[in-house]
Amino acid sequence: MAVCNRQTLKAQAVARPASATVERTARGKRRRGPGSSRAAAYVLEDQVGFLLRCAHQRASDTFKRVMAPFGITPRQFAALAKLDDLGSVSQNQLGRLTAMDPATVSGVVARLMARGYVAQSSDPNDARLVPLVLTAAGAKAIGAMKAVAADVSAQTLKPLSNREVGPLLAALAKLGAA
Amino acid sequence: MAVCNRQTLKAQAVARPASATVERTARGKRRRGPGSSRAAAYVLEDQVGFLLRCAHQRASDTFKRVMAPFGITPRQFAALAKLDDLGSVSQNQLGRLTAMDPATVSGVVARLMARGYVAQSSDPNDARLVPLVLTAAGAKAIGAMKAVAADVSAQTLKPLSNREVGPLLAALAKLGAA
DNA sequence: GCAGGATTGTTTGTATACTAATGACATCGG
DNA sequence: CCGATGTCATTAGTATACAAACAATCCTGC
Repeated sequence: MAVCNRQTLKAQAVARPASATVERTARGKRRRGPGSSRAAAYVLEDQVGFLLRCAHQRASDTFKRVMAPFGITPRQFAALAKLDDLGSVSQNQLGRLTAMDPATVSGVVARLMARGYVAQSSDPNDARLVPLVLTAAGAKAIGAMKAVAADVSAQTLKPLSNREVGPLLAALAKLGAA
Repeated sequence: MAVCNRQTLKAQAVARPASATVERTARGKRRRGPGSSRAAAYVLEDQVGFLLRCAHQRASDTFKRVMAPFGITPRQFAALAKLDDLGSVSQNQLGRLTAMDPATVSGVVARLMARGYVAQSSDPNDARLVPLVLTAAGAKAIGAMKAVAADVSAQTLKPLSNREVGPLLAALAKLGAA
């Protein structure tokens, strides 16, 4: 289940005090290695991008764990949730709504169709569009999933205090909407 | 580049007022569609996981744009940066340091070797290990990259006020280290 | 109306991620 | 010294992501 934790690394490092080249990586006060004699040392684990990647990987992991009984992925879930909310949207639009590339949506939708959760129809006014709709099975499934989905967020935010959550979500929204 | 912005969606929705099935998705006050008559509506774009994914996608995008002259990816950069800091580490360890799965590191390292930035050696004390080191070209490259890397973070954090940055990074660190 | 431009969806190619299964090697307890 | 256990690295399979290139369609301006 995911990798992203420097805790593991730390334990590892301590467990191998013999490895000459291994140096600590506790965030903040860190020792200088072979090539880091430059000014204002660049510390990888203090960069937004790196932290975002780690946090995202953990969140995905939590999602997978909590939603295990449904065997669904975060994107597949997002697609189903949107279709449930809006009733019927084109593939392209679904992509914009769920922050997925057209090429990516293509694959996600294909897998959802293979599972019988989604079906395609057609738009009489625009032959390019391929409107998507939930099947009965899909509607039933997303209903059950939404009931548990809140737990995913709760679990993910577990390590934070209540007063940290609001600002975090607000900041993330700004970064993501840029 | 990248998709993740509901701004685009919004513009789209407004541009197609004729599409009967399209409903607004402005965050917060949103209308109820076909299947959302449940209590405490589940709003996809308010979930941490979704926001993290969007923010991460944007950050990756920014990285790619700013580091374009180097043609490097975030993970490849992380690997090089760590090797530059520590001198020599095994593949597995590099993975823990950069939050990557062993299988993933394998591919990343393979690509870095193909580019001549990294070379493998061997550990006389443990035949399982495959110590990695930067080549002269790799050392030179990562040096140049680190000089620009700070810009990536700056650009990524652009949409936030200074007082928002600290708390955000702290919160992300907690989520990622869980 | 028709050419030019924009949009939709697909496909291909590259780079992540993670699970699971494997093989080689280490280490430890006895 | 030997087997149980654990670690390192690779490989195969699945699911994202995104760029780029396309075919089929729409829509607009002239």
